[in-house]
Amino acid sequence: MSSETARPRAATIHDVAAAAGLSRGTVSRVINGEPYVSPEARAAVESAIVQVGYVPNTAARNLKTKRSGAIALVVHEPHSLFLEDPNIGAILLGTNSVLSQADYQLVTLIIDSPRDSDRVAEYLKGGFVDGVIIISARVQDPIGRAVAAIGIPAAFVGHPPGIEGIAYVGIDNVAAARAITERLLATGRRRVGMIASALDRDSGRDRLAGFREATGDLFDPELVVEFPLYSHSAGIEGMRQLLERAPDIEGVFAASDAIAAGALDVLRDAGRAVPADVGVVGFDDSAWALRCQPALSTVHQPAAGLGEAAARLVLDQIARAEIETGGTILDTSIVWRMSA
Amino acid sequence: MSSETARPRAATIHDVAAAAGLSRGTVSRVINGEPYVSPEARAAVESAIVQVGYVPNTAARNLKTKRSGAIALVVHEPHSLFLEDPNIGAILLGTNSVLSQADYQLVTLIIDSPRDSDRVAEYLKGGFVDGVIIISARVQDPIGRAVAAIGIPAAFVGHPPGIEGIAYVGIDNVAAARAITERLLATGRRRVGMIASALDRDSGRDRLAGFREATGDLFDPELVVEFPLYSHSAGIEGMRQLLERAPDIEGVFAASDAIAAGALDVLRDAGRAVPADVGVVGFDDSAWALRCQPALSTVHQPAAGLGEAAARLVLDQIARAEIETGGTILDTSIVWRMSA
DNA sequence: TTGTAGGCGTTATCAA
DNA sequence: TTGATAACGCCTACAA
Repeated sequence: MSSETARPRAATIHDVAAAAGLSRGTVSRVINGEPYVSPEARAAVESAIVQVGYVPNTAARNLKTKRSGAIALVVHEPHSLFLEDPNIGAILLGTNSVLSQADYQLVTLIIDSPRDSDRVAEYLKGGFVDGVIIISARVQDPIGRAVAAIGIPAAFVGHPPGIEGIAYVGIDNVAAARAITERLLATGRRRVGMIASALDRDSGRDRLAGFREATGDLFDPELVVEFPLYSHSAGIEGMRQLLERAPDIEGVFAASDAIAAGALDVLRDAGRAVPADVGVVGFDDSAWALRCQPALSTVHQPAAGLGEAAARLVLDQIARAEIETGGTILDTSIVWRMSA
Repeated sequence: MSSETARPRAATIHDVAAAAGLSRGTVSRVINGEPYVSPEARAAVESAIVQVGYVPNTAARNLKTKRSGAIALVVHEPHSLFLEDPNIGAILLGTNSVLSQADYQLVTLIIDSPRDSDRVAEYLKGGFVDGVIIISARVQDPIGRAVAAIGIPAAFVGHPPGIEGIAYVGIDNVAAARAITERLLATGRRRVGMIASALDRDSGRDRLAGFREATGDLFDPELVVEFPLYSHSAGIEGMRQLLERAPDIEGVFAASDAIAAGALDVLRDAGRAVPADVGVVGFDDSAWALRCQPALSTVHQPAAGLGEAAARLVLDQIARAEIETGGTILDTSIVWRMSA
């Protein structure tokens, strides 16, 4: 490894002022694009800035203005899922696009251990960011409570039960699950089961609740299996269990597309034709859905839209200088393909 | 939406000092765990901190210490890929685990437009972070040049050509591609092609170079197709083209597992048996590899390890207060499964 | 239109 | 062991 010397002391407004032959006040005005600066002064300052290589010191600016121009997105997701959850990426991109246009810097913080959780809470308290968006929070998530306690402009994507006082944006998981289950039942199947998942989150709970509502008298607890994660492997294991418990099963609602993909693999190996013998529906309308064979009928979830809405919720609170609570619900739709 | 009042002015060291009946200097020493503080003073300060609800102001601290305790990870990835590249998540988690243990906060910055690129450069210059790790950079990536110009401790994951003066950690893509191609050839196939990709990055270029080296006299430009992204759809389109150009093709090296998965789908639809008729090998050893039918033979890439190594590279530069350059190469291995 | 100067909340140096 | 007291770099009244 070769090495170079450490970088020299950065130029300050003071240096610019000296180079331009003006006062620091005037330099500051130019930098912040304020009126009441003569064209000559502006030109002099601008060339002086280039000349001395001036870069504003954000720490000093933040100290003075009490703003950072940055907004955090906290992701709390277990290892395995983080690597493949299609929604996270879309939410991230949606959030970023809105913040980018408003000239805010999005900083994503990952929570992958209790230690991370504490450090992130410190970071949020520390004034590094003007607002925060939280995704993948669980019931009683400590970071949610920390955010509520700090009183920083915030928004959840999803709505973890047990945490109040923070705005949120989400979808109606109950209604969406009910709708797709009803659609599945409308194909004439009676023995319909569910591979449920993530019951420690609102999304997981609500999808199960919707399934239950839709099945009504047909509901059979034997036909419901539960797993902690929305993963492909949960689909594999879940479908195996279901097939064992009820060889006569006619339909399956998988709590996510990844789960549905796993279920389809098992059904194929078991020699069950889809949708002829068993109908399968998923949830998310992610990249998985189109890659399945047959293509998956599923619930379209506006993941990027959720990120955008959450970003707007936070920007709005910053603009109005007050914390808001309450929720925004975005629409979902059913995408009917070949799997049921 | 209900709303609450804006938060009140935060407590400062001054408040703590007043409540504890001590000077600000002593309070500061307690907060920073310095020696030469009497047990009584320490206790008084600690209870005063709780009493007034004191939280350190990071902007002020940064201004004074010129450190932020945060390190950035810049991700520059096109929309579609960001959503599914298995390596990004693993690198992220690896980086986070190392930084977390060193008590640094990882902040991930996404570049999704030229505007983002400029803002990120500003953010990095602004003193928000003490170091930066860059992944997915392209040839001549402006953010790479910006980082080099800033002179901040930095490390690339991968090694974009055309940018010097920044440390990097990567794998030997040429050697790995050569090795797996040789293994494919060792199964007795002569008409072997490649679905190449991402030739604007070192990884994409090098994998093609390795393929070429391994095929030697057998190399046939007709059997190489190129695509911009490491995507499933590139695999589909690429395999179709290859089949059209050379119906007698016996083997394919896909530049990534996702591409290989797409190729397998096309081969299945075309009625070609794998590995009997055509052998397929991939690259990454991602979740895709195990989900393929048949399971994919591929190159194992230590994605999390790359993230960890990059983090250490940056921490080391911070500790030694000097910028380093030069590279670290991590080992890859071949995972031979059923697809060839 | 420009200059002056106080202070944001910390840390760190120097006396006491 | 503790207490004053400068900075750190910037913004912003206020005065000129």
